[in-house]
Amino acid sequence: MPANEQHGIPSVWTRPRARREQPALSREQIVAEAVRLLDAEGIDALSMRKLGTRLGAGATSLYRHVANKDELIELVVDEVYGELAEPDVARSAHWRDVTARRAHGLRAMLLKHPWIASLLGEVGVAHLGPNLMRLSDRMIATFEAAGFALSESDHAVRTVFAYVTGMTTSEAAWLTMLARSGQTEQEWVERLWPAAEQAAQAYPRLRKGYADQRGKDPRATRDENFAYGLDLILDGLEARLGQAGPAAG
Amino acid sequence: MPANEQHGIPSVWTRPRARREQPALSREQIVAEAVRLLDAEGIDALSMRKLGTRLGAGATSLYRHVANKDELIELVVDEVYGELAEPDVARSAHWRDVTARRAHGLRAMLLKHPWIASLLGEVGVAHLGPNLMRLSDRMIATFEAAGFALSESDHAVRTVFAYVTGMTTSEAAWLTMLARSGQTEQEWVERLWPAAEQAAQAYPRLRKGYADQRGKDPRATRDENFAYGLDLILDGLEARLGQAGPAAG
DNA sequence: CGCGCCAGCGTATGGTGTACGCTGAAGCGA
DNA sequence: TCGCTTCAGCGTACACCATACGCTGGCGCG
Repeated sequence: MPANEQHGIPSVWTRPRARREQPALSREQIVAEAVRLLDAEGIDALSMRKLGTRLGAGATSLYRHVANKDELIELVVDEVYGELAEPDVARSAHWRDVTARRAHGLRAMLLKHPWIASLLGEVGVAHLGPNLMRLSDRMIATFEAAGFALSESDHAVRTVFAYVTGMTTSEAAWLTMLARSGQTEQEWVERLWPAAEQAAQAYPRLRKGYADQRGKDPRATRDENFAYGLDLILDGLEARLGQAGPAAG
Repeated sequence: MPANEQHGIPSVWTRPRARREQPALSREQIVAEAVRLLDAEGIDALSMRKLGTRLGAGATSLYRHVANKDELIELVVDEVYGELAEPDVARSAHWRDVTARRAHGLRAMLLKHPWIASLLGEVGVAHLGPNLMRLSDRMIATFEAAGFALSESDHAVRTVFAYVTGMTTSEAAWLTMLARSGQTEQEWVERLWPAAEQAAQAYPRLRKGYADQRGKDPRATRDENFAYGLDLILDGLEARLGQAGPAAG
């Protein structure tokens, strides 16, 4: 390979191949691609090498924009929190409706990205991520407007959050396992049936519970389940509101 | 190194070193040691090599007793569920007290083994693990005895479980980060203060919340927090009990 | 006594996160 | 316009990971 420049030959080969045409690499781009990768292939597929390749870059190039993998994960988690839309206030501005819609939205988001089940335990409350902070603020605002004290609003937000993430993490883990196995929810339940019945042998209550669920649509059961606990919490909050401050909205 | 046997020299060296004096390896032993390792060094330190070494065995020997690392994790999770003691019925047999004590016990266990925060998202409800099944059964029994229908008892158990795991996962993640940093909760809060205030700049409610918490003992705050949400849920349940079936003790 | 079984081992493979030092283009002051 | 600094991205290297596979040698049973 001669140094073509010295010969002055004007050709594609001599020109120093204009800088990467795609505007290089940016933190936003990396995070967005990571989310796509996670959605497509799940948590185990997220490696710096694979992510780099997808971005047309080497693995270690990513480290210019992200301190390490853990930091990338923090960013990814906050990124998906950013997807949450504000509830449509026109539909109803009652604190209870607004909170319920937010909870359902959060659940839907978590189930859309089931891999975060595995990440929430490492990141906790996604420390100080801007999107999560915005969401917290909005939720607190809703409670304060309804008449809760600030400190109680804070408690309320944490409770709702804990419930939604706890319930949904478990759902997401279940769905992830299903996805890995390539079976439908219904198929899996049928296949697991003998084992489950065996395992529950000593516990008639559990066995009956399984049996009652047998015919039903598993997805509907999960929805119903989630709604039950959420209602419970909202009922509890409503009761507190009645007994303390002057209720609003 | 000559093959001593050929010379018939009777010595410690010729004798084929009596089988491993420790009774070899068993699934129970492996799981127990894994829990110790996790408690001592955290989730990142759990590798088959390290675990094998601690047991005086090679890494791959473990695979005789455990299909793969994921299976080991399922076993480990169920193992710690097994630590939960039944609440002392003598103290009070009221369903609400019993449930509250179970919830606090579960939280204490999860905080004692903060690494499970990272595992719950992968295992979901620790499918069919015997210890978890026993616990579920007991909890359902408590609700049924109190007058809830079976299906509602099931919902109630799931709700309490989701709340406790959700809230505690977040606490555990926080504590794990603290442990990694080697600082106390108080120190960390102080050091993080400017960043937190900065991040909350646009959200006066959050800023005020932080400020209100500033002087308090963080641990006490977490306890209080947990208790609030739990009470909320129990209130909700109590209300349902009143409006439906005939309430029992 | 002899044989089959099987727990545990050694080795090997293909992955991982990330430290380090190089290259070459871009931007900027003279 | 030149020349220097800065810095994005790369290639290589290291230590470690889970785990497949085939061997070995001791134990228990016939």
